[in-house]
Amino acid sequence: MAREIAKAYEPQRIEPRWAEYWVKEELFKADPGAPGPVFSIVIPPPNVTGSLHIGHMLDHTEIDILTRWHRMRGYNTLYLPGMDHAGISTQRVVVRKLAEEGIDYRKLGREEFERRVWKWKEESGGKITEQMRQIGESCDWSREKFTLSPEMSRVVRDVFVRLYEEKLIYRETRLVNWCPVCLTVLSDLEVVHEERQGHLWHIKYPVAGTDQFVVVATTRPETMLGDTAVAVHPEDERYKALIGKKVLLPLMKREIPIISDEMVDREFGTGAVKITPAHDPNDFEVGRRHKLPEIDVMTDDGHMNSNAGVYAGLDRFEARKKIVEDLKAQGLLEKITEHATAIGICERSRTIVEPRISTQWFCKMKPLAEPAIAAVERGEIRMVPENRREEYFNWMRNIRDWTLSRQLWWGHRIPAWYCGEHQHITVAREAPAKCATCGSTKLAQDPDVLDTWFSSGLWPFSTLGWPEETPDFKAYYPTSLLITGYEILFFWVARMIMLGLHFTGKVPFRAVYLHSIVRTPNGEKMSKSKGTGIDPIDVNRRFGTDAMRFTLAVTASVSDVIWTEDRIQSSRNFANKIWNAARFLFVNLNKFEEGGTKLEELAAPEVRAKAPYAIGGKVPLVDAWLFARLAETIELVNVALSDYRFHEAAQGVYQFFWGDFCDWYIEWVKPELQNADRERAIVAWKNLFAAFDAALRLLHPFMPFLTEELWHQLPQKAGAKSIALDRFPEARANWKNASALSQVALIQEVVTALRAIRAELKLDPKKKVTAEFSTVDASSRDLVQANRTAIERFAVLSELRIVPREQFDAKSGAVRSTAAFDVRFAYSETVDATAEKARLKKEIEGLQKASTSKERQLGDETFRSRAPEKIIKGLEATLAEQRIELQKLRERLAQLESGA
RNA sequence: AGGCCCGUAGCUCAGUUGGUUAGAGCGCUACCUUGACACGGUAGAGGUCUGGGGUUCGAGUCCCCACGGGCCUACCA
Repeated sequence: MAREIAKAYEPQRIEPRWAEYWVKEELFKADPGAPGPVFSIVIPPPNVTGSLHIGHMLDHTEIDILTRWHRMRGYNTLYLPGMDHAGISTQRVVVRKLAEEGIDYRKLGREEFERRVWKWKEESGGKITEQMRQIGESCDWSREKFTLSPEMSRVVRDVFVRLYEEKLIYRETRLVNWCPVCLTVLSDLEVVHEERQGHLWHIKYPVAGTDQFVVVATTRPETMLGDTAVAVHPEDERYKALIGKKVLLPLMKREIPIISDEMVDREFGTGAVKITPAHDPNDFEVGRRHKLPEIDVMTDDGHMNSNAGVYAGLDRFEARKKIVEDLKAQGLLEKITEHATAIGICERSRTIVEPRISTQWFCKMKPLAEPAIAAVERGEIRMVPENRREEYFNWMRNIRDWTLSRQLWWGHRIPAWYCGEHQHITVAREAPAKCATCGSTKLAQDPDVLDTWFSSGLWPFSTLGWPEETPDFKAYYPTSLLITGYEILFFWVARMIMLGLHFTGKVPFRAVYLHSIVRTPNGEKMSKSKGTGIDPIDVNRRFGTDAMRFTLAVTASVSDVIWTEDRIQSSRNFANKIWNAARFLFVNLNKFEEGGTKLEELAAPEVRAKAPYAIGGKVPLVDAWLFARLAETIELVNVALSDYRFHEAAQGVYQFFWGDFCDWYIEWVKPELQNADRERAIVAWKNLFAAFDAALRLLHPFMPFLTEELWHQLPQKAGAKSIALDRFPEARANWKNASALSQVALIQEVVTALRAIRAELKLDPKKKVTAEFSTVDASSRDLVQANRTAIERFAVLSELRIVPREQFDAKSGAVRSTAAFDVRFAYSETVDATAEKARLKKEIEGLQKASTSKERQLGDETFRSRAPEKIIKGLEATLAEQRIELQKLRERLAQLESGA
């Protein structure tokens, strides 16, 4: 069979085929009854409105690497995909879309609107899951979930009712964060604080019945229309006499009291503060303490309302301007100062959040937080990187109640009904027929929906069938791991821990790996609106999904990642390198097969399983070495991945495949593959294929497409469907071989030394010359002797003469020395003496410095008495080597300087 | 205001309990279109680890201070 392999790696030609195959064959369908240890992971559900961005790509790459790695190591593996209904975003998207069609969603009515959103969801939602299939994530698509599906909704209602019955959910009127654009209340987390340069307006409030003023300072003059008091500190001598008197609220001509409250900071501003209970959290508290009226002066969309007198109808910022002008005109504006303040912004609409009095549903968090803190403290959940624990603890210990309700139509409707007679509240899993308190049948359901994060908070168990003890729940809960970005530690991770512990009594996952953010080359956050984001699908198309995955793996780290295209080029090059290594194997195999050998004979699974093969009872050195390196790399990858050090694992595979397998191994065995002695050639082929196959499996979690494609070119067991279901290579005991490692290292040093001389001599790369090798170590000599032909080929020599030390002429020609050996080219044209002298001097200087510091250390009695034996021995050995090398280099330099 | 992180080669980053001349990728220099691969090969140049102080036989690694950059939490009008 002649195999056709394209000259260059073309991901576009192989990826779609396998992506489709993996989904169609349902290769990654989990079986809760399957044997083996369990590895389960649920996806951080992406927004149904979204499309895949680089953050998902990183997240999903890490998840998929670990999933594939576990699966290949025989774990009963589940990677559960799904989507989030994303209340605010989705509603915004559909509202905008309707507006474009000239439809006001409010006129449609709730039911029709919801119908439209579902329709939109079916048609255009879930682009991400399509993209996930495209990039070959090894999910179990049969278990895909959606946070707003009927089955998820049932769990949400159940949980809500339980928490209500436990008095952990309650309804209350208080000051909340209101977004005048989204027209809904927001939780504290949805308000982002941004430092902005603003002003402090100093306003004079006339004291009633006098010609005095009290000056108050405010950052938001428009709220003064709702002032119901002025507060001063009770101990403040400046204002003591005024306490209990009244001021005339400018512009409103309303008398309000001067009160005293400990909360006033005498140092700030003027020491007198206007109190607007309906528009400021602090003032709200003061207002409640002093039973002050709460006057709301704004509408829900950020305009001034009828309580705002002549300003009614103005937008809040226009009102501010107008008010300042009017105050100035009346001579009541004392001064304006610059003032930096952290302002609350709605993270969705980017508008300034308005504190507003409102009746909402809340969840009491303290009782939920305590066990969640303890679980992390006790290490029941491992948090990586560990320093995020502090952030978690800090937030959890100061946690505040969670505003659950949202004034939206898209989401889980709050399962609470109010009776028309007395406004009694009935909270139930299903719509009740009558009021639970008075039996009235005039019931109306709460129009609001729940915060999207409330349903996401149940995700690890709701998706597995809880509250039923389903086989999935029993097998896969607690999940093994959660991988997500640190930016949703509070939004999501903390809440899952709290709700998971509360409802299942178990942690929702045993570990959390919080990855970094991918930033632009300038170090900024990528932003769709600024156009600084990159589209991973587009990059995948250009470089290959495998290259993208590899790049993300190799750059993944605790700190944020800067995206540059250099990296992905290098990953693409790596893929191409592997592709071409495969090409070498198969193209050459075609020639070999002409002699009658079948691929089956060289590379059948059972043949590969027994590698490395020996010749005359001995495994050839280079094969022993390669398998030893393979074993080392496998161990490195296993250790690194179990600690989420993706970059280390990826780098290890890269180094092995490119540096060891391609650069040395393939080059070394090339002649053997063509060896006239067919038995020898067959052994070489068998070892080569076995190593290649193992290396493919090692690489598979990182580059699934490329490895799947090439794996299928090798003979596989009957019925074998995918490399993804094959075994991850194991570092077998008989592969480990320390002496092969050190022997090949020595040969590599010899070759490198010879090549370096060639380069200095600027020899024609094809010109074969004679070289000499000398050593005082008998085993090194034998080793070089035994591998002479390989060295000759690597260094393009006509002959490598092995000469006894005493016959080695270091006085002429070009010489390179290490402590262990010397090599020399008996070449008439000498090296550029000036350059060589400079090189020697530099080398001597470095060695000199290193050896002197060792001598000093070793001469120090304190060091000798305190340092571990191992360190001392190591230092002594290195020093001895350095002294020999130093001596050789000095001799050489002396010759050059004295000589010609 | 409190807390956290970072500052290592021209660029982007590794560097696991402190221990032997500090690593990678990209870029750079020289040579090479050699039958797997120019998305390549070979050989090289290039950091003393932001600065200062301390602990230690020994510090890129631990502690303190300063400078520079980033992030999170927080109701200072």
